Amino acid sequence: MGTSLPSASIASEDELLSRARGIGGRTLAEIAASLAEPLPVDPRRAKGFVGELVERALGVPSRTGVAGPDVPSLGLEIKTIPVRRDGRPRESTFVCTLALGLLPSERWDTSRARAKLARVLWVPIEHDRRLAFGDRRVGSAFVWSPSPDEEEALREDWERVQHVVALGGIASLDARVGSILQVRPKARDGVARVRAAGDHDAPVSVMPRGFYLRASFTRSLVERTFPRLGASPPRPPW
DNA sequence: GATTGATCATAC
DNA sequence: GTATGATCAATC
Repeated sequence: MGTSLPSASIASEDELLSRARGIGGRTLAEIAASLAEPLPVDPRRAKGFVGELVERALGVPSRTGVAGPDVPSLGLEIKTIPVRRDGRPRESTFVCTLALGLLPSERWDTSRARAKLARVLWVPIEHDRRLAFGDRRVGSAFVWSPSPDEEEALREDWERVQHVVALGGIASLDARVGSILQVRPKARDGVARVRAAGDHDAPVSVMPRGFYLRASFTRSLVERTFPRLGASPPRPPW
């Protein structure tokens, strides 16, 4: 009770969803102010700010440097998703990095990707280029788990990619690969490199890659959750 | 506008 | 270097 939020564990998924719904309609500036946190001077240089702000607002402890879902006890991952006024996602969603080792190190069933995507609390964030950063509003949060078909599609994409990597074909993988889970660079800058299996017997040095959910896929999740978004004129709340 | 490739910040 | 959190920016 009181003003403190649970820190050791989250009571339940319902409570977390309720908290997320509780900040629906609020602007980033309002939420930041309530947490006594300043807004970034240059949002372009604070790409992770929104996600971290929302996690703090929900009372989810930060787990810096630790892999896995945000709330391990619930197997729940929290993702903010930038959407236009009509609800369409403006960006893809980062999932996790690729395992680029010389030998296969993961199976889909126990992969980091599957663990994170097993259950996700999506928190839509209004993202209109005409809107000041602090004026962006939080949308209506919702929880998602992959349907059997979605799970199968994710598995197929993931296994195809990891198979290519294991065969030393990382160089042939780009963002066009994968129906809903794609591969894109994920690095500090353009000079970042990591050792990966090569196409013959020699390791190669390549840019680190990550798995991302295509925006076309997350769009389908939003549209399923908010069917009326298809109507015109589109307008919040989502 | 959608997609792909590149990049920014922070903790460890 | 790895992990977390993503969005920017060039190109199609």
